[in-house]
Amino acid sequence: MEESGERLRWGVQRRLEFIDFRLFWDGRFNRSDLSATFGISAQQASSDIGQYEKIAPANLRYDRTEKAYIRSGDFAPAFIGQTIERYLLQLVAIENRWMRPEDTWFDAIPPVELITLGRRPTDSTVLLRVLDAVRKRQEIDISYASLTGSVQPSRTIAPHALAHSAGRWYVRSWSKDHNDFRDYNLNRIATVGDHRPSTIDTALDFEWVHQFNLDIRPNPKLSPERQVAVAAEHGMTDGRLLRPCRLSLSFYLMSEYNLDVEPGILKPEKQQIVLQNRDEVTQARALSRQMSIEALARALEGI
Amino acid sequence: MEESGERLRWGVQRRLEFIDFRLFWDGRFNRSDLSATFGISAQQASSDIGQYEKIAPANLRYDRTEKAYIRSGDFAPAFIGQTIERYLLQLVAIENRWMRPEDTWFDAIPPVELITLGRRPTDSTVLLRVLDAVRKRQEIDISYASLTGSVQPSRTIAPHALAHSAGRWYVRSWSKDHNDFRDYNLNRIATVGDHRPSTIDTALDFEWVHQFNLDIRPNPKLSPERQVAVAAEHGMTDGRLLRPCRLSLSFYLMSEYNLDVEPGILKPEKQQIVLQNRDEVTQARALSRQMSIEALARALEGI
DNA sequence: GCTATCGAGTCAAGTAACTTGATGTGATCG
DNA sequence: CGATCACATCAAGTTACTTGACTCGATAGC
Repeated sequence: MEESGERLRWGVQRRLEFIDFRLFWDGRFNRSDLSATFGISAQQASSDIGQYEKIAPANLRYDRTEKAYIRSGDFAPAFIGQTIERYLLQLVAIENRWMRPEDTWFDAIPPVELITLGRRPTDSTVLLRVLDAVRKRQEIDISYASLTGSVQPSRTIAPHALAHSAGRWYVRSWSKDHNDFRDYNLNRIATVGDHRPSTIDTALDFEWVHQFNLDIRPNPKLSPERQVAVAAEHGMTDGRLLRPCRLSLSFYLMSEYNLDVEPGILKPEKQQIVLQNRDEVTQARALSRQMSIEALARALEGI
Repeated sequence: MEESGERLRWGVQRRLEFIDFRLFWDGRFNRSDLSATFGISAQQASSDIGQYEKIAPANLRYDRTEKAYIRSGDFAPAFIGQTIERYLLQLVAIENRWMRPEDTWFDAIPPVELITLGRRPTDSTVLLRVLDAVRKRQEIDISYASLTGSVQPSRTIAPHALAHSAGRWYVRSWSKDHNDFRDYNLNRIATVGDHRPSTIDTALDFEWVHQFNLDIRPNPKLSPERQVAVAAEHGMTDGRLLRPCRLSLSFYLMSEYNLDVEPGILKPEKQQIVLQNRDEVTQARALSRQMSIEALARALEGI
């Protein structure tokens, strides 16, 4: 089945994947679907279908009444992975208008509702310059809208990684003004100015480099049955989940799941999981941060 | 620039998009990049590059020392949209192993960290059958792991839409056992059994059909400057955001942003926005739900 | 019933698109 | 300094794809 896969041309490969995709998710497709989405003639579409049938004869049959190729009972995808997440992701992208439906292989788009507060889209040039700086180890001048609302006209940062949490994007960077490492919200970077080569060793960002195991458990205030269900949902073993996490990012994970709220304040339904070693995590984080700051100060003196 | 766009074949179009993509995001690309990702000969790649140059001559120049085509200063994408979200989405998909890097056009993948508690992947056949039922208006038998942990062996539902919130997927469905409409967590549906045509009118799902404006404002307990910043981040006008939302989904939106917590319990930093008309929303929701249940009961008697 | 239509299959001939093969050029490297 | 590498270009051969013409079976309209 895979032996001839290597020798197919890229375009043909994509079209056979399309057939696979439609059969898998919609259970049917047309010759005209094929010719419309790829802009090929009906004859070529026929020949593609023939080629697919040679590779996976048991996957489909033509229904004259339906005027379509129908997925057979013992269908097994020959080209696409059965990755449900990719399908759902594209659905989200289409709903958000991040992709056009014609960029995907969907036929009819199922009724989907996205529940989130959309944020302003980031300027693509900002991300572009940030990625450039990461790749080429540069420091860049940015204008940043800080949390307190004051728009600092010019700060200098040396970014070295991106992080994504709860729909927000962060840029992990060294800050020239403070001589330490911190997170910048990508949305709050208004503009990117000049760039220069950076001399900062990102290995000194201990808060980023060091991983720590978060000890996550079901909230003991939940009923025993609920606790078992929560444990199963998060794939816990022996009623707990050890999730390695960069120390600097533990804050966001804790924030997303309300792990940073004292137990007992929220209703257990709003705090289904708790962080068993919260104090250790915050201590380790503070320690790493302190060590990082001292190492940076020494490096500065050494120059 | 677009006039000849229609007449290009699908494969060529994709390759020119690839050139555009690499120039935009990486600022450079190789002839060998082109021939490697699409499995074409070097000669063909050269001719494609020539074609791109004919369409957008000002976008690139060849650097003999770098041995690569470099994005020129006044580059303007001619084929791809500048949609930053699609780029970030693919990044997430790759990090999550939902896509393979070779399915995308990334060169080097920038250092990215995802901060979330991954959940078990859903069985693709479950989603498949659910989507089928939505499309064909069927009711299906499912085995569902309820919140209390008890695995109900067989329930019958008639799904009519999907909803996505905070990384979770929900199936909005009529429940035969309760004769009302409710949400089912896609992850908790273990298996899908038989299906039959459904006679339920989904227009009776008032909790879904009815939209309500959520009146969202910055938490007044924040400092005035912070309030302004929060308002700007969420694109508020006059310090408030009216977000239309299906009543049945308001619960998830409130849950995600801690809008369902009494003001004063959480620190303002953990509750940056508040829901001004929380009581109206919950009342409207309860009312819709009641009306829906009564309408369904009448429909049942009418048969 | 009869005919129009629609989507598919096929044969044939022509035209891109893409291939292998050969040759030349400027820049880098040991 | 020749060796190598990435690109350009010319030529000839092979596929992939095209348009054009014809057939077939199921469905819808009169």
